[in-house]
Amino acid sequence: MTMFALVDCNNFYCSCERLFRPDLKRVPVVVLSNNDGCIVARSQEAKDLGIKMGTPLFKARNEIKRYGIRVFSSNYTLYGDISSRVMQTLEQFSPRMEIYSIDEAFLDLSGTGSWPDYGQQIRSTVKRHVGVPVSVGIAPTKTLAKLANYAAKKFRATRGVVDLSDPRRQQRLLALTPVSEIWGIGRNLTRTLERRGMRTALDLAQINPRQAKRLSSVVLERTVRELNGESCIELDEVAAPKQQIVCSRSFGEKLTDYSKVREAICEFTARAAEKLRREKLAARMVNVFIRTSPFDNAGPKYSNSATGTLPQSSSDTLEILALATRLFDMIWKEGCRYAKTGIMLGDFCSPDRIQLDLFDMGPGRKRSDNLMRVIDTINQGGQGKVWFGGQRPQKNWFMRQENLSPAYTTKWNCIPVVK
DNA sequence: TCTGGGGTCCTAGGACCC
DNA sequence: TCTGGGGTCCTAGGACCC
Repeated sequence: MTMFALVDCNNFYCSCERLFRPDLKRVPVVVLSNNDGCIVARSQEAKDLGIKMGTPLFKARNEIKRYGIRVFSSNYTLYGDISSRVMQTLEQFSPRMEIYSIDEAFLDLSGTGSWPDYGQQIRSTVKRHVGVPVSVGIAPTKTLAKLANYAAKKFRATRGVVDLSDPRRQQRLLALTPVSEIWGIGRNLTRTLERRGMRTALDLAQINPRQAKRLSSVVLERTVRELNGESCIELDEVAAPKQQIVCSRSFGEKLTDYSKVREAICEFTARAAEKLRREKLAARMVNVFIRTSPFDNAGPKYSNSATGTLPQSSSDTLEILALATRLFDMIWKEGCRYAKTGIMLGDFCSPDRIQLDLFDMGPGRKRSDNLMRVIDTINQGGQGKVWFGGQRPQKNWFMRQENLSPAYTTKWNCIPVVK
């Protein structure tokens, strides 16, 4: 019998921040999005205080002060490293595993017995080896495993593990769960379904799959089938090759200056090209966008983007930069207070299959590859020592990160010392 | 004053082909 | 004069996820 487990770290970013700060145990903690904009992770204590996911920091200032909530800027270097440790630990529990996001993974538990015990074993092992708490949901479809995990987190009596292999238990939980909590049902679908009188997951599970398709799309049809125990979404063991790479960011302050916004675009282009080379890909499509903030009433609203095609697929920062800056000039408008800019790369192929330009048969290409390799090696040292014309080394306006924790596990000088 | 970033998938509609 | 049907590819936009 096919059985999936969804293992999901509890309040992952907060748990990471606490790993090296035992003094923060039982203290409410929140972690902010890039640029210290919104609250994107909350410890249980912070949730209990009514802090909502996605709240802009400035709207929670009062509560933070009143309850002494500890605030952290996001530290993706730390979270990424802890994540890979969790995943390594999970690998030993199943021959087939899909890393679904930074803090969760599906395991194939078919053929294993006594699922609740096995779930508890997973929990205690991750806690012992890495130190972060996880919850485990077990069920015959991925959608039900997600639901089981939701219950494992929500109901304390489950001790962090819910086994939904029994259809009667599935029904009971479905009846208790609001339709909005189902994997794949977002804000819009919730509205559509509620308008038709479906409020619980059970209400949705009971409609005809074909009707679900008519109501929305095959995605909803699959969800209905999965809720009824029919597995439609397979385990993806190998990550699909990327189809696009995006680098974008809001600024720490509004920018009106052409040269500063252009610097930002150059910076993002260099980063995106690095990612591209790390994935061993080459891109042909480049898209650049700029926009003002929808919340900013102090100036005109403006949002625009431009797309261009490279003469041939490339992962060379200089070639991409040349196109990106040209696209940027096409959409630049004077007199706006810009809040955000970014670049998208797409239309990928692997570099060994690049269609060569008639006039670029080899040596030039090779030189560019070598140059990029050298630059990547130098920059991986950590501080970004080589940059291109247009990028700028010190950018104090760039991103707000006022409460950043140390890179405890990835930088020698940040490793905690036991006295 | 202060509102994230990086992705995927699906559908509809237009252009084009035979 | 009569003016089909099926297929592919591309793009934009919407919805969702973490």
